[in-house]
Amino acid sequence: MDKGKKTILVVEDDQNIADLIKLYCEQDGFRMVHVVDGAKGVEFVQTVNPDCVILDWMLPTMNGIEVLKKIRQFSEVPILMVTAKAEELDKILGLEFGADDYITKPFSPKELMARVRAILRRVNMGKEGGFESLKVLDLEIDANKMMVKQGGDILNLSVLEFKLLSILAASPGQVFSREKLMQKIYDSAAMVFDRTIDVHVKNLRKKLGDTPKEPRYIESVFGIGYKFKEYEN
Amino acid sequence: MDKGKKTILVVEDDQNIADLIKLYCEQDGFRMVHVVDGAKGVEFVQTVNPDCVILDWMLPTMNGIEVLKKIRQFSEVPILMVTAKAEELDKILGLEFGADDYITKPFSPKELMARVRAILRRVNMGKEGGFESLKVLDLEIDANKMMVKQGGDILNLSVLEFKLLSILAASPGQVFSREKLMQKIYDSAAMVFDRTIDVHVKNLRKKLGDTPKEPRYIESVFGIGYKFKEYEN
DNA sequence: ATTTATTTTCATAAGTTCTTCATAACTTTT
DNA sequence: AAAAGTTATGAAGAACTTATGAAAATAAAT
Repeated sequence: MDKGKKTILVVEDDQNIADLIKLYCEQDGFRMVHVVDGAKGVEFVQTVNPDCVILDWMLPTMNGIEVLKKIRQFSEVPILMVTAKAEELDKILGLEFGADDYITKPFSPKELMARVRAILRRVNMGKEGGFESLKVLDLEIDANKMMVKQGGDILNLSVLEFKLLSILAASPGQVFSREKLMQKIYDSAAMVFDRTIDVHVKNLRKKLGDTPKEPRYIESVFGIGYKFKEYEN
Repeated sequence: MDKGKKTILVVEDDQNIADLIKLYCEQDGFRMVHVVDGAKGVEFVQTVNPDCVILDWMLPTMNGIEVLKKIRQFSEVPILMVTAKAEELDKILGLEFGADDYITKPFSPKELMARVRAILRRVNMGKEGGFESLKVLDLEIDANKMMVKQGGDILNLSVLEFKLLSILAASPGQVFSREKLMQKIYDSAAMVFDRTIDVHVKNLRKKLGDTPKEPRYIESVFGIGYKFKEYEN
């Protein structure tokens, strides 16, 4: 059923917007199913059982609230409402009727996907009251337990190494300068030698079984700093 | 004291977010008080004595950690931190400094309220029933009788040791900072020397027949605090 | 009031992590 | 290919954290 890929159902009458969303969904590794009207939307929630629904408020035949209500009669699938700018009130209504979040047009696709991921993360977490744990590649980073697992094996990291890894792994592909990393690791003004970061990266790599030449996790960016390796899906 | 409605104090500079939270709070039957900066936040904790504080990490004048620290000087009110996306580190810092939970932007209002309710429920439990009864490994912790059995044998623990063990054992794997433990052990924010916790842990370990080097129950987490050992499945 | 138990503080020992430094290896520029 | 600049790494001790015994302070019990 779930071949690893999450399915997003998009209920949207504007083909251009739908295409854009599709592009981004696939880029993020989601399967995207698109329907044009509310009735089809309700039907597809039952048939394809998506992990998340992106629902346009303005639909030709059935309006957003109606679709929302119908879906809520049989499903708790997380729903992200898309509303036009002026409809402040409707946002609120949508939320009262059980939408999980909303986004206003015009929206940036990046933000849309951020919200989708946020919703999926929440659902995935399940347990309430627990903190979220970051999962990247075969790493599980649990802030709550201050613990990192690599393919199920517990790694014994120091606090500083834990922070370093957390920062890098939270944003794969993004380059962090040593300065930036120090800012984030140390309380405001702790003047430390630049190269100290290198040593911590070295130690962290050792514990991860990583090597600078063929890194699986942490890449050196010559002249700048470090980044967590980003893999295309 | 409890006039039926719980009060939530929101420290948030973005008016839109505040309005949204207000809507949701009222929908859930909470009174919501909103302030825009940290100083006001600290002040209002004293004056309105809220049941829960939602605290934005990014504030114009005083940053989140500072506000957190200030509040913690005189109050144990549960605090939910709101952090921007990439700030994994700050979450961790927030935890060390006594935040009860955190949520990352962008968040859905639903999730936010779920967390608020979870926190309130947790706090409520703690106050009414004292600590809960539970069985972990070969330990039986009986909250009503204030008694701990280890493999059938009764251990003679002091009140403080009992509380300490209860807190840790209730959440295996979760790391508790010394600060956090003190908050939970002492009813009013009593000013006690940090290392006092260490001594109680030592005494507790002795009675449990536990050792820091090869712990069966209580593990030291260097640089942070302690946690109850978590065993897989 | 005296004893007993509990809690906190203190001092020191033991252990760990962090930073620095020196040198080797590597990358880019000239 | 050499020079200049950057990163990798092992080793040492500085800095910091935890463990622990014992004493002082506090609370409870007799």
